[in-house]
Amino acid sequence: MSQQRSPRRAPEPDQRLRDAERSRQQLLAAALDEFAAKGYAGARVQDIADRAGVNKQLIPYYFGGKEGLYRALEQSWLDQEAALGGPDMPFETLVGEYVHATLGDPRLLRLLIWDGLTDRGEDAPPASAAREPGESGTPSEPPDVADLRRRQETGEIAPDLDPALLLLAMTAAIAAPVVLPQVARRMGIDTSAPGFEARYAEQMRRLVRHLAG
Amino acid sequence: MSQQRSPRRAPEPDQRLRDAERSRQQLLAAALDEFAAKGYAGARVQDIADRAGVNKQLIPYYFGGKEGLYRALEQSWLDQEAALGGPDMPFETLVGEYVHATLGDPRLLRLLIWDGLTDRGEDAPPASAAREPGESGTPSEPPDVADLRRRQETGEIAPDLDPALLLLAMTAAIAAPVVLPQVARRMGIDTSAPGFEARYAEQMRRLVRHLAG
DNA sequence: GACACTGTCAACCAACAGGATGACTAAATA
DNA sequence: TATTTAGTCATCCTGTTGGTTGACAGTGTC
Repeated sequence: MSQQRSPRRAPEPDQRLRDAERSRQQLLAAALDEFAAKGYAGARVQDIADRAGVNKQLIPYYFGGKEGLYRALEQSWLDQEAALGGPDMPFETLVGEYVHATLGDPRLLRLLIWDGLTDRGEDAPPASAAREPGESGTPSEPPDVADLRRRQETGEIAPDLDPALLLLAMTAAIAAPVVLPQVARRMGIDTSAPGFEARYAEQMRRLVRHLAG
Repeated sequence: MSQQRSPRRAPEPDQRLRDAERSRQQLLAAALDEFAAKGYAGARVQDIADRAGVNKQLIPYYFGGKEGLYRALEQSWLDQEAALGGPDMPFETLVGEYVHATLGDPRLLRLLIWDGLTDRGEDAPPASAAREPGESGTPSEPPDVADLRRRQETGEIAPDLDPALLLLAMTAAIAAPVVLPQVARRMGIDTSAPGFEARYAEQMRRLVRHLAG
């Protein structure tokens, strides 16, 4: 957690009264909490600043406003993503890992979902990137889909399933307890119970097991 | 589209300049659009009124304000739910139906998701309903879970899967293209393509087929 | 046709949001 | 230490939000 300190000078950053980087990080952390909890429209810069323990003016100062803060948050997240995902571990294990990562700290997932809900078709790839009629299909398939396709050839996944669609479905399935807590509750599931995370992970592993060739 | 009209009296409701019920319905319809599109916090009463073609004041007038409108919407939705779901059709077909219903008109689903995201643990069942230590488990299992459990006994679903958890996961999986359009896009999936709905339905059917005993 | 009632609306209002401004001061530098 | 720079904040400003008010007009009744 704490950064290496040169033995001579360099006062402990966490003790300084003023520290731009620290303030920035605190704002980012608070923003993650707030945006994940209430979404962009629902979040209040005042609340974010309060949570971070700084003046709300620092948000425009450092990030150029609420939206800038949100973008910075997305960025800092993209930077550190892709931490998970071993190509050599069995798919079943991988899925279990994702369940734990997701349910352990749902904030990033919630951010993702909110992003999905407010998604406006987004910018279509620039006209220059338009594909010619000849070259059909996948434009530089993302690594995770490719990995899944590989597993399919290995026989780890049934051949009648589309890797991309499966990945999409599995992602949502893993996210289910976070996205639909009220539905879960209606089904008599207590997503906040102590053992739930492990139980759901096990369930997902079993489900994946059924998808083998 | 147009409603049957009794030949004698009963002035065509759609022609009257003033019609409380019509205004109410138009507001509900517009509210469904707006809330589904932007969520509660993001929706604007002005936009809802504009879309409904009435003055925004009618929202407080008829529904007691923005929140009242939202609750009324939830209510009118609960009233007409449970339309789908034949206990006799194969699970696989049922899932396909849900995909079509969901992707055909994603508004209700989006409402549900937004509800899930803004869900605050909600009111725990009143203390009087607390279960004694003796009677463990499912408090009056909801019909859909029970149905799934029945299918499991029939051998339609593998016995190692928990019906409730499976239902939760499947619900989310079906919803995936609506909830995570940006993720789909990143995977090279075009959820707005003409054939997509059928393609995804087929995929979900195949997936379910793998879950049979 | 007169009248009361209900549906509708334009205009106004208070609360609150996010952002801008300028003062103050700790930290860095000479 | 003197001076500059950068970090922080209290205060104000403007736009927007949901809601209220009161006038007015369509509708049904006698």
